[in-house]
Amino acid sequence: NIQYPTNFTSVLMILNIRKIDGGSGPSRFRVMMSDGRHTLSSFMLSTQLNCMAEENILAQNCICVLKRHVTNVLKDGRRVVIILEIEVVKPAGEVGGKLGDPVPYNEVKGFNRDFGKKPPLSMPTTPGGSSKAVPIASLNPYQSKWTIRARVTNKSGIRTWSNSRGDGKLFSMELVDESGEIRVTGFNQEVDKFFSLIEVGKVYYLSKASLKIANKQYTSVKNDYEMTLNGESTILPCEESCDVPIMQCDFISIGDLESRDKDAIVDVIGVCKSVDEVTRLTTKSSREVSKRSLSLMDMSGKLVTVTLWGEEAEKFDGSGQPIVAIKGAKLSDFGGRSLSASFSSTIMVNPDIPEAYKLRGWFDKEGHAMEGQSLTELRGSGGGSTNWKTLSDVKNEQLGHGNKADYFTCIATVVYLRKEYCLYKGCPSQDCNKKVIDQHNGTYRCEKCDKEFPNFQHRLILSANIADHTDNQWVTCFQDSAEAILGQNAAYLGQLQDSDETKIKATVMDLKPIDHKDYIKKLIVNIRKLAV
DNA sequence: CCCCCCCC
Repeated sequence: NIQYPTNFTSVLMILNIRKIDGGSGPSRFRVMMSDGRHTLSSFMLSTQLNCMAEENILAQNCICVLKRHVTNVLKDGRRVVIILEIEVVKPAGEVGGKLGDPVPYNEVKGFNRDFGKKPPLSMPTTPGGSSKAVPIASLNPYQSKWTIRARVTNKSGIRTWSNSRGDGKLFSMELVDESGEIRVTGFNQEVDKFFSLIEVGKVYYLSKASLKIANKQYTSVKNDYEMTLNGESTILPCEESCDVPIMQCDFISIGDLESRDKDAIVDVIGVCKSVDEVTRLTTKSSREVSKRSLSLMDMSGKLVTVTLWGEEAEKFDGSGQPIVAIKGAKLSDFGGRSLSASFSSTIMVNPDIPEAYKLRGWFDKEGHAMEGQSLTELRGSGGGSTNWKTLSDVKNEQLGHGNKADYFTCIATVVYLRKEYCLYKGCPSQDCNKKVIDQHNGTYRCEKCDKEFPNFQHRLILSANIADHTDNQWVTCFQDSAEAILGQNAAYLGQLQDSDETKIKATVMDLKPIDHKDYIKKLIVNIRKLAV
């Protein structure tokens, strides 16, 4: 069961394509191809390309260029060609029918004739020299003796976990070679054995790990399987400089983010049009974290806000409007559409890839003059993907009961404003806003900044009750939204509070049941006056 | 065997 990777391209016609049951795994598509002279029925679509068959892009009679594939040669000489990349050059509808009069290929004879003399393409010899490295795309759970040669594109830190099933530590990394990519996880002993050896960007020989079905929810790594290091596994650095690719990205246009689902993991590349300063903030779980937002634009003329976290936020340098590529960003619906780069993302500034040069050329020539249209509208009412709710929806759907905040938009009327305590003395330092403690000696202490100030700034926290036709809801309005509701700014209101103490008092002198007879008499007098 | 992805 040897695998021969090949890299030539062929123009082929699809004669038949059918779905076969994938058992517990995903469905597979088997394809019969013709080159005009011969037919071969043992092509398989890699599951990453299933959508091309499901959407009928690949269909009977269409003509394709087979761009990347891996050939598995079984012991009896039969071959299975796994299609890794294929492009339709003429759709099925534009082709009248089968071209030529192809006959079935004599596989074993053909194999010997075509491949017997020349060595299969360029996979390197393994460190021991006894065999060839295999492509990542050919790995599967049913073979255990193999070696790959791949570059590390991403490496996590060491993480520990503890749950009902036990506890331990782990790290993960992502590997790429010319055939594809895969995620690798090491637990406990394998952490001790391999973690310090692994450097991002370097190439290694890796042998004998376990393969299992990948959970695609948390990664953009394009592989149906992922790898777990085990006691048999070995990893050796590959010293000679070699042509293993830097990274495999499947960039999608920023404009296309509009049609993608929330939480999708995507690869994007764009010009960093603007970048914010780094800020520190405290999460709901009381962790301190650095955050930085930047705005990326591509040739779709659309912009999207990307948030970087932690060290990535701190070290990011956006000067000179660099090209920024992000592999594995998470799509959020905040402000319409925005992106978040987190633990599984790889951020590359001015990467040495064709897409980056193309974008640079476009931006310097024409893109810089475009204003662009942002998919992330921060003041976001009326945006296409706002989460509209009635107030009863908010309660019925238990929004806000989860670990994370929920965001929604509603139309409601303000029915009550608790104006009495809406002003507070806030910390005067930029972006702090914490309530200060009046020390009653002319200084104000901020516990968050751990500093004393000679001044404070008036800030608003306004409690309001709002209602729609379904329910009502107490809400808190901070500075900007409170100013909008009151139609006054906090500084002016503070000034009024400090200077204008005039208040008209109205006191009830007496309270009695209504004497209707007496009151009606008074009303009749009023009506007579009107009648004159 | 993990799967935390934070803020508005």
